[in-house]
Amino acid sequence: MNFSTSEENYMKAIFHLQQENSTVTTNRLAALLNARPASITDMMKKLKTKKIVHYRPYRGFRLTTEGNKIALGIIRRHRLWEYFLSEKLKFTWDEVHDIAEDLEHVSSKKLIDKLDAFLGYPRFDPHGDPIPDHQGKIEKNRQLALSEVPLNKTVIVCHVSDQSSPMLELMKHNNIHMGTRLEVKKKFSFDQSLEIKIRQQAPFTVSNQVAKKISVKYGT
Amino acid sequence: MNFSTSEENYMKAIFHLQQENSTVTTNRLAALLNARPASITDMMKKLKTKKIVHYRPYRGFRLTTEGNKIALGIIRRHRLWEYFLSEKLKFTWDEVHDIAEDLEHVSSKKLIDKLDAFLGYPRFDPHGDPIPDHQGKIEKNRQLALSEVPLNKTVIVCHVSDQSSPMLELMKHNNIHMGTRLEVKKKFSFDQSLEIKIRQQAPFTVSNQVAKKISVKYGT
DNA sequence: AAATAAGTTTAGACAAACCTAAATTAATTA
DNA sequence: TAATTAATTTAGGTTTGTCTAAACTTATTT
Repeated sequence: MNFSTSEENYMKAIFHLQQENSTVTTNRLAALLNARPASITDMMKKLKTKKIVHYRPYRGFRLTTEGNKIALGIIRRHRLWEYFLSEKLKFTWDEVHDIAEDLEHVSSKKLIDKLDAFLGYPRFDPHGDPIPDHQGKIEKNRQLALSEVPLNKTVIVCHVSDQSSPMLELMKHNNIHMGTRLEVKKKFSFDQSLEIKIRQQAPFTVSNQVAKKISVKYGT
Repeated sequence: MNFSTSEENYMKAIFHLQQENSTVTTNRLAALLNARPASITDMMKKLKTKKIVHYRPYRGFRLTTEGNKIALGIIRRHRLWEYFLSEKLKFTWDEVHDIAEDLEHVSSKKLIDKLDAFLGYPRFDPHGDPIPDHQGKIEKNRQLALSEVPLNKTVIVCHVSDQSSPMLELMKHNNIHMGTRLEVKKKFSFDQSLEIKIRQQAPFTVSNQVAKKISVKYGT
């Protein structure tokens, strides 16, 4: 079956909300999609008849097995394009999301598989999110928050949950981006701040609050 | 201003029809776009208020200067994506059109300019059609029909006007594609057929009819 | 267990982009 | 030039995806 851009955006949004909670509500989806609750209800009825979501009025909804598969396909497209934009076209990692948002709806399977091959089958996008393979399989990236990292272990920045400007500012200022390798040198117990060291740079400190928003994985 | 996918398709179609004739009619556009004449009229009214076309009922229409500029931008996107698909993703040149048809509507200027740079500022797409530059300027490709080529001059295949299956068949069979370098060795006056030689291949003949449909340009 | 608040759905409208069928205009021919 | 034909436009309808405002459920308080 073939889906409209709008339907695809709904599926993707439900998928993301489901990561946290198993059942998704009208209002939460409306907030995420910048739409009115009434519009959500309309679309849920439609997606229900298409067997994409389980839905009973007033009881929230979740993707069916089929819906999940389709959502993973959309996310695959999104993340491969993000990787392309960042790696090949040299966009900065904060610019890629919006453009990928459009490109992801071009739905030729062959295009995406060839793009995947051209990019060398990357497993993570520039934000550190895993890219589903052509069967929709996702590699779990054992991530942990920077705030949880043991001292003197080299870790790689692979996700930032807060994309607000102050956060981006702070990252840029300290030269942190996707793929940055760093170590936690000290943990100050009085205010829980961390001293961070990036190779060949002066150390600096970040608050625990900020460190919670930066995910890393082990690596050299 | 921002345009819908549909508006963009209309502009592009008018642009193409204008290449032959200066003024375009409802029926011709309807045929090209696979739409009903009534739909064309609706859209022309809309594009007129947006100052994209000159239009007086029953008198046909043509793009305004502004409309022309926009159309060139769309064609630029289309042809850059075609080039990308063929050159980087290794699609065959007959597969690229339909996919580019979708990609062309992703309208970030920055995306297209970066893509252009990534591709090395190509000047012709895989069908041999010129790619407008970032200002909309088109390089005129001094093309001529294969049937007009002087003997023993190396030329490069850069356009095929007939995309029917028999033609594609014939091209494939003789190993002719975009960019193929060849020479005309003999012209048989009794039936006007041509003997063609591609480097490191046995010579073969093609009829004058076929040779008229293959455009080439000079080059080594 | 009512009453209230919060969340959700229904009813009805609207714009975009199509369509069909009927009416109109322009072009052609007798 | 009047009649016929071909092309175009108008009128009105459909689908998709959105919206607002009102009605209805469910959850939470008192």
